[in-house]
Amino acid sequence: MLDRKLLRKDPQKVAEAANAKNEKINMDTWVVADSSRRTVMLEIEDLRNQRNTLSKAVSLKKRSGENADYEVAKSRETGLRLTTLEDKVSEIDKSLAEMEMSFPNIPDPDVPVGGEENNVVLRSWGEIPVFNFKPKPHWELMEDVFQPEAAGRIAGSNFILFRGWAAKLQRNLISWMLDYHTQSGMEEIWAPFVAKAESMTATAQLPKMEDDMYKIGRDNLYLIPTGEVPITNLYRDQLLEEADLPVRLCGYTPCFRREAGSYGKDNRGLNRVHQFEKVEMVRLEHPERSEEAHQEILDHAAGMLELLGIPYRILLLASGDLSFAAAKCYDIETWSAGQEKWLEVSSISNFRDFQARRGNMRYRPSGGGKPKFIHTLNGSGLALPRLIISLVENGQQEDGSIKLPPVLAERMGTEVIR
RNA sequence: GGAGAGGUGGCCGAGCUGGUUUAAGGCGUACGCCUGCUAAGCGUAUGUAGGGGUAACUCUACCGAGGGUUCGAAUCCCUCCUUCUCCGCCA
Repeated sequence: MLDRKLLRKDPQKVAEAANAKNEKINMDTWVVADSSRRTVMLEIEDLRNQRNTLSKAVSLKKRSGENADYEVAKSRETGLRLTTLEDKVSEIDKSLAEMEMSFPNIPDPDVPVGGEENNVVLRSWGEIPVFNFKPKPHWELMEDVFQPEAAGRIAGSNFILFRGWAAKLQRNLISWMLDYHTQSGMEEIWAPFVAKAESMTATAQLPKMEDDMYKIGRDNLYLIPTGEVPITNLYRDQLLEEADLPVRLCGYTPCFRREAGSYGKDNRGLNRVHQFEKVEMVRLEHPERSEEAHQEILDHAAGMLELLGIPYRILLLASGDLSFAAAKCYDIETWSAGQEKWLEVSSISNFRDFQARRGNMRYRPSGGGKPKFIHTLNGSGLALPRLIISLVENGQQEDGSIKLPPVLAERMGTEVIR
């Protein structure tokens, strides 16, 4: 949600920002509705004042046994007029709120304008592996342990099932990543894997992503599409002290995505599935420090890939590729040797105060004074299926065996998977 | 799933036989006083949002959410959400 003051002061800026994100919004309608709301509110407040005064008079007169019929009649009259105006305002409020919930966050000034093609590669790390044989895609390397047909029988197409070493590898990766985060001072969270509409609205999956989420209609719950939802909502409607900031959290969750309309596009194997596992990092930060924090989270996430020895590159997303709620976002992509392409394994975003406004997440300044909105950030650290793709495809050897990086060899009890 | 009890300002907590409560009191916090130092004590201030005024100040709304009754609702009624206790069911 954007600051109403900003909407009034610079509607043009909001409209341009939405345009840069390819979101269609009707700013003019908002401006008209907002101004008529204020006109009506003026009258309402005046009438309420009159009614309060009359009520007080009724109270005093009755107390002293006087007749208050005149005041009661007058007050009733005022009340009738009020009802009409209040109905009008609540109607306007409803449409204002609806519009405001659909206004996307404004990209930071340093975000390139344009679509995907304007994403900027900021830096890369590691050497793209060269093989003296033709490297295989992961679905061939993992034939015995990755069984989409089985998952399809159980849950439907585009769900995945791991068995044997793949299942163990995923479990160990999750565990290793969480240890990596907690060693740097993050608190580990185990949160619900479902969330209600208010939570989804606070982090801004709703209203826009409604069709991309699984919904349990009977209980009015959604399966979470990312750990960002429950972990950020841990602090919804909370007031923190300035000294509590930053709050640094991490946690494992599955992520459920309907991926409506994305069939047939890069969805072979583990590339794009309905349920995947992810370790998420969430940070609540002081507004003045969120830019710095964004870099820290990015470097921290990239550090994992260096320990795993996986080549990666970092993109600064252009406005058209930014999510609805983000002001700025870095993607980390790892190399997939078998498919010869880059895969997004992490998306690290700064939402500034956008989610905090929607979820009413504030802190009280240490010198006293009015509560202010915090800034929220999050980043994958990391998404499992694509990480496994890169590990397996990049580590493959001519005989089909897979060489593991030392940090995993230790946990898996072997240096090579055969 | 059944029965019962709650949800009040940063926190605790009174009010809940409708009208001097536009929410008492306490804690916490800030400033000041006092005090060899510290602690204690004393005084003052201190919810959020929106509107008006150069300013002192003032108006309006908010007591889980939404509806209703009433001249007037934290207070009465209805629906929903949520917490706790007991019972049932169950990993």
